Formats: sequence, structure tokens, C-alpha cells
Amino acid sequence: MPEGHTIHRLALDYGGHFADRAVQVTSPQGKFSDSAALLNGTELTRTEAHGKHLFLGFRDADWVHIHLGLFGKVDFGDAPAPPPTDTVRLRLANDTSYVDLRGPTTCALITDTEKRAVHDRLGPDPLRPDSDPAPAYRRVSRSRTTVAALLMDQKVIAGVGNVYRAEVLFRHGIDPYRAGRDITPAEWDAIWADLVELMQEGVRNNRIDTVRPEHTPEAMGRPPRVDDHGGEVYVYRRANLPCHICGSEIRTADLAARNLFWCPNCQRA
DNA sequence: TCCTTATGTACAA
DNA sequence: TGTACCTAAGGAC
Repeated sequence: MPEGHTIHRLALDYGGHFADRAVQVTSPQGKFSDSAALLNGTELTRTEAHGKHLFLGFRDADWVHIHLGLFGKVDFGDAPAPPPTDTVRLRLANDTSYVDLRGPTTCALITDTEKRAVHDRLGPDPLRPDSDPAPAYRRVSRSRTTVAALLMDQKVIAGVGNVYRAEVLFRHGIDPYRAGRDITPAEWDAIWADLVELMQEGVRNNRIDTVRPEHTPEAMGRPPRVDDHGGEVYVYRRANLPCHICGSEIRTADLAARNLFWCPNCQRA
């Protein structure tokens, strides 16, 4: 489930289970073996997330840079760790816990300088307290690209993925095909503030919920439902189902090789 | 058992 | 714009 909230939650959980103690580092699958050997027995000193990028800090200046991509998964468990399956790229283990990483797009040992380069190519992250939404709006407001594409562009804003994109545009009644330059400063401020709130809740609950209390099935007098991916949402993966608010059929389309979902009635140009 | 799909990104043409 | 990469779950057969 890798959008930004997942990665920030992972940073907290990796830190909570392994920080400030020597940790056993292995790569059962083999692709990270050389680096794992260098880190094995050293201390995990800090963890950090920026958008969908996770950084595990070892010793003074060694970082493991992890990006889950579309398929990557992380599983925590209590010691003793079971024998790893052959797809485990990275396992950390100590006396109390273990954690397995499978299927990441990126798992690499990098330097401070290389880490800085990653930060430099990412836009502001609604989950980082130091983030400033102004540079993101500067890019959005100068672009003829659709707002739907801009929200997924990690150089513009970091951490938003396909679910938050669809949901935040719905919550603000914005047609996904509107050009970035037609988004007003007030609209951008509202989108940003909403993302901060939604994604912080995502970190706390480890899932994406976007439906306002007044639109829950109970409040609307409708039967309870469970969305496929485990959270309560308005439009994501609800193609051809009735909109929770107006009853129109939710539409779907391809946009830059990803599935876009929106309500043609609630979201206006 | 095979096929499709997925909350992502990078690179080639 | 298309394709490659990484994994696992669910559905069709």
C-alpha cells in the first residue's frame, strides 16, 4: 500500500523496533548481500521519509534508500524470525523483532550526498513539518498539464499517489482534467491543507480513509460497505458504482498509464 | 494453473 | 507513449 502515508509510517515503525541497537542485517534473496554485510551488526541510528522514499540511517553517514514501487511490501514480526522466503531483499533482526522487505523498486546503500540528491528532486511533502506548499503551487499555476497528472508528479508534490489524488480532487469538487494554471491559490491552499490532514490520519491508521462523517453509509441511510483496498473512499476503484453523494456513475479513464476515477457531476471544470 | 491487476518510477524512442 | 522491473493476491478456468 505504498503512498506517502505508508512510507512515513514505516519510518516510525522501523525506528520503533530497531533504533539505537545493533541490528542483524541480511539479504536472503541476495541482491543486497554486499551492502547487508557492510551494515550487519551496526546500529540503526535514525529513519526518515520524504514522499514515497524511505531512508534508514546506519552509523554516521550510511543510508539505506528504499522505494517500494508498486509491488514492494514490508512485514514486521516478533523474534524469533522464521526462515526467510527467497524473495526477502532485506531483513533486519534483533532480540525482539524482525522486518522483511520484498519486491522494492529501490534498496540501495547510499551516502549523505546521494541522499541529498534524492531530496532535491522531490517536491514538498505534506507529511514533513518543514514543507512549504508555495513552490508546488508555483509549478501548478504555470502548467498546462492536468491537475490530476500534476498531483502525481513527485517533483511537484511528494507522497501523493493514485488514491489520494482521486480522493482529494473529489473532496474539492475539481475536475481532474482541469489544467494546473486554472487552479486558484485558494483551491491549492485547500487541497494542501486537506492532504496534510488526510495523510496524517493515514499514518496513524495505516490506511486511507477520505469519506467525511456526514457521507458515511450510516449517515446517508445506506447499507454498510467495505471498499476493496480496506479504506473508506469516495471514488477510487469505484468505477460504474453510484457516487456516495449524488448517485451519478463514477467514471474511470487512463491517464498517463494510471487509472483515474472521478464523479462527473460532483467534480466540475 | 494461468491470467490480470495493483496505492510506482525510470528510461528508450 | 510504450516498456521494463519487482511480487503476490484474486479470479477465471
